[in-house]
Amino acid sequence: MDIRTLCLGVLTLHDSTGYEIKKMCQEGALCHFLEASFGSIYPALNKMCEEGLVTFRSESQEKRPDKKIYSITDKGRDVFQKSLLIDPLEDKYRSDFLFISLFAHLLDKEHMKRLIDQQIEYYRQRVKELKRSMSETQSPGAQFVSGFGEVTTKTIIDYLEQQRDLIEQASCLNNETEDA
Amino acid sequence: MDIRTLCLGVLTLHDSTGYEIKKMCQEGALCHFLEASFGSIYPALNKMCEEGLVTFRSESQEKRPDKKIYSITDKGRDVFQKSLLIDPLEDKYRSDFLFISLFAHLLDKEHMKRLIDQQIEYYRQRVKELKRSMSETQSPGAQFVSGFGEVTTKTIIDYLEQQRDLIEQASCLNNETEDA
DNA sequence: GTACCATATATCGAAGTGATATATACTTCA
DNA sequence: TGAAGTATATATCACTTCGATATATGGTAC
Repeated sequence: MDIRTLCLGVLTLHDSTGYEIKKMCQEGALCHFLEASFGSIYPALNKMCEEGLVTFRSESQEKRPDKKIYSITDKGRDVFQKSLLIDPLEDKYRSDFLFISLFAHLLDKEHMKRLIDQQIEYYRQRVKELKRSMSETQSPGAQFVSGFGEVTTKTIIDYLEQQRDLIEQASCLNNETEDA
Repeated sequence: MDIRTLCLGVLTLHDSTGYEIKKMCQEGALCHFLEASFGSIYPALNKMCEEGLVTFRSESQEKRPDKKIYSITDKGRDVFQKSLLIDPLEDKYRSDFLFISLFAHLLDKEHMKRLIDQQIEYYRQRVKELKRSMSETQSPGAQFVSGFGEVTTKTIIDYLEQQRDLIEQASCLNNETEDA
């Protein structure tokens, strides 16, 4: 799924500026699986404008740069509809945290605990965010995606808490053994 | 976490060829969060060789291209150890499937069910793979990472099965209503 | 008052993917 | 029997995308 398709998808939901598309990828119920940078969004919108998949109207703002509000065209909707039918690529989960964890034996136990705590904190924030945005009225698709995010996030938090406790217990046992 | 660090990490576990590093990213317990292409692995190994972080010995094979078996140097270990201490980037989950699901209202109900079934099948394979590789002796770090993969994958399967049933029921109800 | 954040667009170097090339042997299937 | 596909192995290249930076301005936090 390339950035062009991502932009078209957002524009089927409502007109947006490039800036707003980027924000959608960072916050709200969808942030956990969408991603795009300005460096790809703006060129994609410009290119699709030339190709007639989107149009824009400029809105001048006082003391701010002009907004370019993009809308999807009929041609754009056709292209988007077709791209939804392409076989989806495999899901991927990328995690520096898991990579580092693989080498836990090279790290201080306290450092590992701190990493897990950070991770737990981060995922708790995400659950809050998801709950907040799920309470807003959403399409069945968005409900499905948010629900997916919620159950996976909760599972991760449970797993991390449980593993953190195991490390804690192990180090207590170690201390007792050393004391004895 | 860049590809250089990924390669160094693998090489702290055992000497490898570029081809073997790539395979590690595709199968086994680690495949669910590691990723790298040949186009990044080979240049990274070459560069790090120049910089003295890795060395290699050539092994000529009958009727096959020579193997370049890479080993990490002490300097390489130092660099790797330090890169483990860098603050991990946020985890990201990228999914064409979830993106498409967001636009379920634009798709045929049967198409959606087929997509979910494919997804369930794919994750079932992953659980099998994870179980198989977890039974092999592994470091605590690898156990932790595999466990993470297992609980999240199982949660996803449960969620998808449950949602699939809901769609099924909804369409039954629709049919009855239409019949009435 | 100074640093930082939010709004808004845009560009650019660096990193990485996915496809392809090259070479060879084994397996699968019609 | 032969064609297609898979597996081993390295390498390169066009293209996509990221992350940082530039530009402009006002509000907020400390």
